[in-house]
Amino acid sequence: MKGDVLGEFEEIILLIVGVLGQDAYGLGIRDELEKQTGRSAAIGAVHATLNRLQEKGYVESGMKEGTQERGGRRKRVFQMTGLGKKALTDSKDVRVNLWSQLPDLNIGKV
Amino acid sequence: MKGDVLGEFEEIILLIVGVLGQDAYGLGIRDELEKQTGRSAAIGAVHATLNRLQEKGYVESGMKEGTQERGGRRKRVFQMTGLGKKALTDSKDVRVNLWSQLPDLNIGKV
DNA sequence: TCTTTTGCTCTCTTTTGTAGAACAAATATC
DNA sequence: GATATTTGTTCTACAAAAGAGAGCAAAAGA
Repeated sequence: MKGDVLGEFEEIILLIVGVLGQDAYGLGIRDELEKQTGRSAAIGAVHATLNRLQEKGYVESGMKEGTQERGGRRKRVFQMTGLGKKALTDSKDVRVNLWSQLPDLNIGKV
Repeated sequence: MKGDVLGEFEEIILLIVGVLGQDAYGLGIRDELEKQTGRSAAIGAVHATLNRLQEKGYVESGMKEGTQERGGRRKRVFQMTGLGKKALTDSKDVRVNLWSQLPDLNIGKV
C-alpha cells in the first residue's frame, strides 16, 4: 500500500478518537464505536488499530492515572494529531466530491 | 472480517463505477480514479477489487463488444446494484454523523 | 503477417481488519 | 490479608483487503 491511505476501520476509529476528545482510550473507544455505529469490535482489534494509527503519526498517546472506581486502572489515552486531522479531511474531500456526482444516491446535505 | 463491511478502496471503486454509469470498465475506472482522486492504482488491483465487489453483490458485470478504435477490445462493464447503493449510503450516513460531531475539523456542507 | 494498442486474468506479497487469550493493577469482600 | 472481581492493555494469530505486475488475448493498422 502507498502508506498514506487510511483504511476503513482506521478511519472510523480515528473519527471516534476525535469525537471523544480528552477521554479516548481503548475500551471507551470500543463502547463509543458500538454506540455511534452499531458495530461491535473485539478489544484487540481496537488496540491493534490504535497502534497502527500511532505508527503512522495520526494519533499520539500517553498514560493517564486511573480513577477511584472499582478496578479503575490507568488508561492509555489517545488524541488526534494534525496529521490525523489532515488525513480525515482529505478522505472527506474525496468522498464529498464523488457523492456530489451521484445524484442517484439519495444523498442530502450534511 | 464480518463480510458486510466495505473496504476503503472498495468504496472508492464502487463510487467511481457509479459516477461512470454505463461505461465503467477496468481501465476506464483506473483512469477515472486517478483523475478524480489523484491516486494511481495498478490495473490488477482495480480488477481484484471489482471481482470482490461482484462477489459481495455490490456490482454486476457483462461483456460489451469493442469499439472501432485501434485495439478496442470487448470490455467487461460494471454497474452498481441496489445492494451496492445501499452499502454506499450506509457508509455515508456513519461518516456524516461522525463528522457532524467534529466541529474542529474544517468540515463544511456537502 | 507482424506490430501496436486495448483490455482482462492470474499469481504473489504486504497491509488492514479481527478475535481472543494472557497479563496487570486497582478495589471489594470476607 | 488473601482472594475475587473489575477495568485495562499487550501479545499472538489468522483472515480479508490492498496492491503490483507479468502474461495472455483480441482487435486494428501497416
